[in-house]
Parts: sequence; structure tokens; C-alpha cells
Amino acid sequence: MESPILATDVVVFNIRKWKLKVLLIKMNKEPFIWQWALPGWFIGINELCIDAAHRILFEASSVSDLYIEQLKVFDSLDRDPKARIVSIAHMAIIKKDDLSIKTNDRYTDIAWFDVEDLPIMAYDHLEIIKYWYERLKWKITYSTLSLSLMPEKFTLTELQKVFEIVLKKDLDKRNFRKKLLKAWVVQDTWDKKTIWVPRPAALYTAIHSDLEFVDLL
Amino acid sequence: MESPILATDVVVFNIRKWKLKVLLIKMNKEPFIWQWALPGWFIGINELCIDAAHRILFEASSVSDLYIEQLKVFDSLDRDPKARIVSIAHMAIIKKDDLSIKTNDRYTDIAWFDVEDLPIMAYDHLEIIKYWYERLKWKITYSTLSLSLMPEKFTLTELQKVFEIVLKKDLDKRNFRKKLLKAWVVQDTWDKKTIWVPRPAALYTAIHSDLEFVDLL
DNA sequence: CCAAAAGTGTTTTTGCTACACCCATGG
DNA sequence: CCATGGGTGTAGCAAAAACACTTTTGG
Repeated sequence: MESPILATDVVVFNIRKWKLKVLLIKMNKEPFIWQWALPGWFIGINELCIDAAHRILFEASSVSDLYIEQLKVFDSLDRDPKARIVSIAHMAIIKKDDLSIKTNDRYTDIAWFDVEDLPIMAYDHLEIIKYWYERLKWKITYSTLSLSLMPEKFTLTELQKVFEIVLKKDLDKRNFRKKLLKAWVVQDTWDKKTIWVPRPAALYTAIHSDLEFVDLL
Repeated sequence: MESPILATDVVVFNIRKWKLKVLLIKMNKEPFIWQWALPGWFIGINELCIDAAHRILFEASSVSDLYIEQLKVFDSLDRDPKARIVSIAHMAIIKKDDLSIKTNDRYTDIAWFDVEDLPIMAYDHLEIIKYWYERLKWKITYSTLSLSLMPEKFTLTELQKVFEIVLKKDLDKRNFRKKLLKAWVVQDTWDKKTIWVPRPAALYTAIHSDLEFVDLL
């Protein structure tokens, strides 16, 4: 019995210039030549899906050391015109200060796109991004996922801004701080942010490095 | 490049004798001969994962027409000792009055097991069941998934009992009815259940046949 | 007429929302 | 000394939780 081929596509989120961005690469092969797409490739026969996602992302963009989450299979029969390929879609999140991206010769270009302003895309990749975007919005409200978007140390105002950017709505400063501090997921570093702010702001850091489930909003 | 083989395993839930049950089949081949396992098989090259799940379930147990949901990939390298097989696990739910199960000659036996009292199982199937059980508990609180466990017509007390069995905790009768009726997901059939109850109880039925997302608890 | 489950409202508690002023620093 | 974002508490309201008695039928 012949089996579909297994691949993975990775949606990489990051916040840059006060916008939620997604990492896309430009294809240099048919059938979608010159179109933008998600970084993706085949899963090796002795490879975990999540390892494949890490590897592919590193190969395409030299990015490593990030939060990555597996879920949701995309398997429509016509998603790839050349072969029957089932894709296990992943979501990755890059901390705000991980910067350098550069691609290899498998692609012609790599760039960050605003989630609200995506180009025409190859395959069903637009659908995959929309799915993960909805999930991201939902998941930051009941887990510490938002902290993966932050640098090592951050102020509460910066964290609040991340929520406002992702959720596209304003939050009340006092209520936000109350709930967040009550959840015991961040701790004061006793360090202060002194540049770019009139009054020094307390810098916090995540208590746990792995994902925890707590109501934050 | 060689690719892992794609398969699917299906966790089938049902409520029988006031217990939450899972459907298992007994294998008649190595490497797990005589052990219990989830119904599962390979996905065809031109087959949707969810169609494969339906087909496999029908082949193994002659069960059809049920709620089925795809999610979560199980892909540890050592989950199958003979080959590298990645499994897309599904959850299926059978209405209380779908009864007949019988297997084919691919397996030696088929039976319902209490979720709280599972036998030693082949592969990583125990892990798969535990995952879906947690998800089931969570999902019935914010969707109409619970209605998939009910027969065509049911009383509110019966529905409450299903919640109590799955969640393993008692609920307040008045609060339960208030929230449930306010969610507008069931309607009175003006029919009455008269057998086995002292006072005739109103029979309700689901308004929508597909899954809706509403807070029920 | 008694046993057994059906059915029904109100009060209390809790958590969420809305809201405005003083503080510390750099220029 | 002024502009700028940092930091803090309380009151009102809506949703959730706790709670007990009357009704209908079969035996």
C-alpha cells in the first residue's frame, strides 16, 4: 500500500515594529515559482516531526532556539498539485531580540510579513497561517505563550503592548497588571529599564521556561 | 528521500452502564499478538485522514455515522518496533444507542473497556487514549460535544449524568439546567419519557447536528 | 399513601470592569 | 519645571455558586 508523503510547514511569529509578523520564503522552483510560502520540507524517515520543523527552520533562516509547537494536519487531496503530501503544521515563536535571518540557495528570498497584510501565497499556506493566528490569539489568554514573544527581561508595559498587538484591542493597565502578577508567572529582576523611558521601569522575567497553563485574561 | 508511513488510530468513546468506555480490538499478529489496541490502519495515498478513520472504524467494528474529530500526531521513533510509522490520532464518539459491534478477521476480538480500567496495550495507545480523555473532559465544557454522546431524545437528567460521568464530579441540578437552557442548544420535543421514571420527564433533542462552540459549564 | 425522581427561584459570593491621580526621571 | 510614561486602589455590577421544597406518577 502506497502512503502519502509527510512534510512539515512552520508558521514563525515575531513582533517587529509594533506589528505581528510571519516569516515567509520565496520559492525558486515550480509549481509556485516566485511565490511566497511558509518554510517547509519533508520529514525524514527517522526524524521526529518537531525535529524536522527545527531543522527546516534552521536551514531556511539560520534561526534556532525558539518555542515551537506541533499541531494540526493539513491533508486536502489537492493541496499540492504534484504529489499527495500531508503536512504537519507547526507554530514557532521567536523572542523579540532574535534577529538575524538569512536563507540558503533553496529559496530566493526571505522576509517578515505583517499578518494583516499577507501576499498571495503558494499551496494552502494562507489557510495555515490564519489557523495558527486564531490559535495564537486564543492561547496567549490561557497560557504563558506570550512570554515566548518577549526578550529575556521586559517591562509590564511592553508585555501589555504585545497582548494588545496580537489581540488587536486595548487593555486596562491596572487590571492587566493585577491579573498577571496574581498568576505568578513573572518575577521582578530588581533591574530597571532606564533608556527610552522617562521614569525607570521595573524589568520582569519569566519564572518558568516551559509553557504553563494559567488564565492571564 | 524516504518518508515515514502514515497511519491513523481511532479512540472511540461511548457511555455504557454509567461508565465512560473506549473501544479496543485484540491483535492477532506480531509484534503485539494477543494484546489490546486501538482500531487503526494505514492511510491511502489518495485518502483524507478523516475518511481513513471512518473507513478503518467501519472495517474493524461495522460502526458508522458518528462524530469524529482529527487531531494530534503521535510520532515517537520507537512507537512501532517494525517500521517508522507516524499516527494521526482521531477521536470518535458514538451515540448511546448505537450498539452493534463486531469485528472482522483482521482481529481476534473487540470489546468496550472502562477508561479508568484499561488493559495492557500495544504501541503507545495508552498514551493516545489518555490524551483524548483529557481533551474530551475539557471540550464538553465549551462545546456541544456532549450531545454526541446522547441518543436522539434524552432527558436533562440523563445529560447531566453524562457530564458527571465524564468529568467525575457532581453538578448542581438547577444551575446545570439554567446554563444549558440559556445556551439554546437543545429543544423540548414535547415528548415524555415514561418508563423507569416515577414522574414523566421532558425529552429534549439537539438543535444542531454539527458541533457548536458554547459555554455549557 | 409512599417512594422516587422531576422540576423550579432566590440569596450570597465572587470575579470582572471601569475609572483618575501622583510619581520619578531626563532634558 | 515640564513632558512623558510608570505605577497604584476602589466601587459597582454581572455572573456563578449555594441552597430546599413542591410536584407527579407507579406500585
